Amino acid sequence: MIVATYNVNGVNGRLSVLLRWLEERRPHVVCLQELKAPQEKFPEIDLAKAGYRAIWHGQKSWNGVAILVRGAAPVEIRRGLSGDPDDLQSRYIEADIAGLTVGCLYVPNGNPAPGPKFDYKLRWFERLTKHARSLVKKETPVLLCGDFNVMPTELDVYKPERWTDDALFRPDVRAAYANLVKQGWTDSVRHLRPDERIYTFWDYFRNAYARDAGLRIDHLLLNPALAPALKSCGVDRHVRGWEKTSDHAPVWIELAAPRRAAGTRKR
DNA sequence: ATGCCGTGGAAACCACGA
Repeated sequence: MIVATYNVNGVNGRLSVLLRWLEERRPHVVCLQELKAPQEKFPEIDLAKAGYRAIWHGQKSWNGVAILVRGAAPVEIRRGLSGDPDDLQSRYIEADIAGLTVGCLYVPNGNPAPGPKFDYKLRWFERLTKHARSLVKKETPVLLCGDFNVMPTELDVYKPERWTDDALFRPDVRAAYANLVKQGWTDSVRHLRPDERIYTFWDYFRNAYARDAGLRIDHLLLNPALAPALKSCGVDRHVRGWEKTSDHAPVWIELAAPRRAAGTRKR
């Protein structure tokens, strides 16, 4: 099955692009970020017509995350991360999809750094890392994916020297990402393509897409129970070239059908 | 080097994104 993550940058403004891509790629599971829509304005009907059922955590104007499943309903496990009752931003939602746990996240941007926004990013990352610790050790498959707003290494930036002081690439934020991954997660795309320059985001201006001045900031992490199922991956970068498109491209992985121990039954 | 583009919401500009 195909599982994808896609920062849509406005789920209503990009609806035609999203529907076109869903029809083309036909992913089974899709994690969306930056809905930029309040809870009641999520395009539930249009997505249902396209064959997808969804859970989502909306927010007026900004943020917002959703999980779509083709032909089945995701079962919500949680929304939001514990550790800060004052945090009202919609950046995390988690679902059970027939035994697969999927966490969909949108890490704060953090710029300008240093500053309160960067502090919020690092604190949010700490809360994510704490929650991820309980997910990674599950004996059932877990996928943690979304817009991490971190380029993990120099291979993930078109011009690393330009980004050293940026909230997406500072040493402390890269360390936060590395610290999360070393819990035992597999960075799917980097695992399959260890030496390749791969980007998932290109700025709208400075002709960034045409120049291939991109960043790899959208990641799909697998826990040890799921990692052996990883078969292939890709970035649908052509979608970034469509009219009225997001500044991110969809990223997907192909997973082998879940294996079940003899004698066990689904549900 | 830089929000130069783009979105949503409110207000006829602003906050925000990476």
